[in-house]
Amino acid sequence: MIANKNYVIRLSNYRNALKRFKKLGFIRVFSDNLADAVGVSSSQVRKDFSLFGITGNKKGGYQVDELTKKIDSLLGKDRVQSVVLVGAGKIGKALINYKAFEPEGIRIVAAFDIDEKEINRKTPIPVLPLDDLEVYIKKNKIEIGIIAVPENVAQSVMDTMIEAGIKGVLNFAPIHLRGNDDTVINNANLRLELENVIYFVNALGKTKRKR
Amino acid sequence: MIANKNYVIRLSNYRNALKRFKKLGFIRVFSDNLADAVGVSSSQVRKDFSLFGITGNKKGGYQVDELTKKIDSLLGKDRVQSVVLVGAGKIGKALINYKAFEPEGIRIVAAFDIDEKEINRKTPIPVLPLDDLEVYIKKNKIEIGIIAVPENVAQSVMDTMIEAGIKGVLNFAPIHLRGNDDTVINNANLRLELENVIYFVNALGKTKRKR
DNA sequence: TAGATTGTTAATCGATTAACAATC
DNA sequence: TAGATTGTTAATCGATTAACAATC
Repeated sequence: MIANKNYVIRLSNYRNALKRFKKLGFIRVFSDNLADAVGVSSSQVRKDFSLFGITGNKKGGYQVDELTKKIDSLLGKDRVQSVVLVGAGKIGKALINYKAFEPEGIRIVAAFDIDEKEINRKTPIPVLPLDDLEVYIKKNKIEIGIIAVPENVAQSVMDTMIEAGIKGVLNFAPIHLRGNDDTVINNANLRLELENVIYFVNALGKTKRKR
Repeated sequence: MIANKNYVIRLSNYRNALKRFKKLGFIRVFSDNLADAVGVSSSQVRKDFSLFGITGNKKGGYQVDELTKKIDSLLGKDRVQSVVLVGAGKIGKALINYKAFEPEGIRIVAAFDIDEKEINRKTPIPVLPLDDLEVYIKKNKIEIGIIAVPENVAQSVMDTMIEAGIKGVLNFAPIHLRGNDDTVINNANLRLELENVIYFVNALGKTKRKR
């Protein structure tokens, strides 16, 4: 399996670039075009494609439509991805209202919260009691979950999800979650992202002053 | 300058581990202890420290307090980091209420929004008109900014920030922002994070079925 | 002193880039 | 055909790991 996160990010970048080429009326693109658009080398583009089993035509490049379709399939864009969200707090609500998901085929089908006041079955994305989570996942065969609950309950939510058959989790809780070997865990630690910015600003500032 | 994001993440992990060792009453730790706690090799720990100019004592390991202090300083934890937030929508509000910032010395000092209805100078973190952004940054010498506005206005906010002297940006808008060479940009693309999970779940699922 | 741990150098591993034969 | 582009192999680059001399 392709193990590196960067491959997937590049794949997604190629996809965005392809959309733009399509809009400009391109029927086919060369590895050079994509490389320029995404900011990588053309070797990288061809290497990536070869890795994912994508082939083009020598001299003819890649058909935009065909290539788009192949990348869509790799990224699971050829079908709607149903996702459950646990935690209807501030981050949970932001995700429920996040507009970049739906047009990309990602659908949060239900949210869950332990707080009775948050429960609401009438909203487009219903907010259900946390106790219903396991049954819901099993019944609807959901594979992807988002954890947006406080640190101290994140692991127990994770355990429930795995028990119910979830295969991949995006975790917003600032804690290292334990899964099993079959579970993909991706941590979105907002504090860490900001700390990264802070570190590099400080480091850059220091080298500058030294010059 | 240390260019790799992973170094900073590991540094932050060492820091968390150190806090736990401290709680357990450790006065000093060995590279082996830290390696176990963080899940890297002890070579890596020592290599990282050597890179950041951190030295220990042969045989004696590292003093927990001293080491913590050094890492704190590298990560800018020895002082409060003031940050401005632009965009008081769903994500913006989630960040305003994000509890993991303040105890780590990250303070959102003001938020800005273009929508009059969102303006509120009385809240602990005031929400001010977008027009005041540039003056505010300059007056308070803010170096770090968070962009949580819609895609179509993100670049113009970025431009204003740079104009005003911002040195680092955490960007939540799903778009590639252009800065200049002195500006650190870190993109927190939530959709991309979720797409990563989806990709690996699909890829893992396929290899499994093949077995 | 004997044993253990650092700090650094060398070896390995993995990812990116360059080069070029195949070929359209 | 001549020229251009792919797909892949080899070379390079960078990051991680192993090994070990220095030394506490």
